[in-house]
Amino acid sequence: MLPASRKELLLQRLRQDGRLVAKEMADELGLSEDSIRRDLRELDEAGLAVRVYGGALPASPAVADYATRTAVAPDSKRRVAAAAVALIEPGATVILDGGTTTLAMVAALPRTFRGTIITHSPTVAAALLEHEAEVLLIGGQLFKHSAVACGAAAVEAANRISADLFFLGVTGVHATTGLTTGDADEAAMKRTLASRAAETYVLASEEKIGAASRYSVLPLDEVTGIITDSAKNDPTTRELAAAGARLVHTAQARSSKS
Amino acid sequence: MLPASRKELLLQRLRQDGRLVAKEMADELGLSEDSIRRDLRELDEAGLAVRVYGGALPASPAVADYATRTAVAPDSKRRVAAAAVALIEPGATVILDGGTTTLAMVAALPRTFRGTIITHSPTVAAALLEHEAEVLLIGGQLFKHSAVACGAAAVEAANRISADLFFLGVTGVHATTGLTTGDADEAAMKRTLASRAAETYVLASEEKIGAASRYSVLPLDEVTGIITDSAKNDPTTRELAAAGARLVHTAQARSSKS
DNA sequence: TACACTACTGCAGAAACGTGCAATAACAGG
DNA sequence: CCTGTTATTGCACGTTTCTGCAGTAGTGTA
Repeated sequence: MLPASRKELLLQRLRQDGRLVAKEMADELGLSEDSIRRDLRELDEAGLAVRVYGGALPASPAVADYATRTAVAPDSKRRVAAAAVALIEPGATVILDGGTTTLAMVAALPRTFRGTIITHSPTVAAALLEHEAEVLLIGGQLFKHSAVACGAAAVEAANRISADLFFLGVTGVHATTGLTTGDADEAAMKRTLASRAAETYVLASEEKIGAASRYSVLPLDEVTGIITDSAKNDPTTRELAAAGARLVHTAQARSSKS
Repeated sequence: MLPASRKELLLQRLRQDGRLVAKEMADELGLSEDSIRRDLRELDEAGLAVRVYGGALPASPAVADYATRTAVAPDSKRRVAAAAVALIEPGATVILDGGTTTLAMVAALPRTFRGTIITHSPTVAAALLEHEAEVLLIGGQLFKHSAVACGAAAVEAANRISADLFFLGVTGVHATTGLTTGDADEAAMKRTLASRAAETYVLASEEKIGAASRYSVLPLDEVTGIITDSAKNDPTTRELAAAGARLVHTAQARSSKS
């Protein structure tokens, strides 16, 4: 019995019976309870099951959404999100910008992450309800176009917090115009958030590389790194590097996690 | 029987029978009353049941997992939501509490409503993205169970705004205990919001009438009205009216009901 | 008040858990 | 073919959790 297919069997048994006793499974499969427990631990960390004393129970129905959500995001966004999540230390305080890539980050973030997430996006906050992490919501005028709180009140609220990391979403990453977005107020908000974190990483899925929008957020060299999916020897990528951007490349051929 | 699923069974039995006797459950499950009592104690602490001498009673039905609550939008909630929306004047500034009934209000609100909606619930804010109304988000520590921002920062932010109307969600509306909810911080937040609006209406779908939770929000007579679905000649309803509650009945509330 | 019943506390045994370690097997590279 | 590395597994140890019991305190009723 391969370890991978054994986990599959455990999940199937969970769906079938609605519960799973570690000792029973150990007897049935002819291996020690330790191995079963290790599997259950990983399934729990992956959010696919809930471990309880004596065995495990199926994860909440919400997990189904979780699976679909992760599947929906384009590969590029998923890879960028995964690379970004990998930068988060346990217990860290992290600011998440709004946008689809940050939503993909929430999907990629382990449910058991015990840290603080600060966000001005109600969508991101709502997605984090299923996680254990502490969530701090920054209020303010809601900008419908990008679904984030902006404006003076939001900037003021943001100025009271500080964090280890900020994951910045932009609409354009360009060698000459730098990091840009489509709204002036939003750009100001992003700058404020960047100033509140020790390190700022840009989430730059492929469609953003080489693009530019109307309002400048920051120069390329004022962020800690730009997480991108693009090839290292791509001309545009090299232009960015030459312009002072510190690029963080995703592991495109990364094997599946569990 | 896993200890974790045993608690689930107890909750199910509570929902089914409306009561639970420790001794009976001990006999039925073949374990000591001590274990049952220990479970009930934890369920009580978690706010999922109310312990009484000899066993336990269900907590206010409104107290359940947020996920399960969102799944069902019973007719009662829809009627209450529709009645609430009818109270909103064009161009008004409205504070919306968190919860499923306020979400139903968003669904019932015309997309073309041109006013301002203030909320401390990221879920409500996200639902309003498709509307034309201006949205002001109140930030703060996110309280996972009911998906709203609470705490000192949220109260402070709330104190800077003022509105025409506040639609208050509670988990219990009871003649003697008044308006109650399951968390102390949340109760404080609700009081603050109520103080910022000229008029406060309570959204009381049927399962909340006659129920009580641990923390008091406001007395019955300190709100402008309680929007309810229950029958006018229902004994519980009359008790509420006698206790000073100004009841606003929905269109579908009939005089004879179970 | 007296009585029966229920609840809480502390305790001890049993079962389950987590961690570190060692043995084994599969695999890559020289 | 040999060697170093990695993944997997079982075992031993100490720790935590669950459970029932005994004793004591509290509650409801007559």
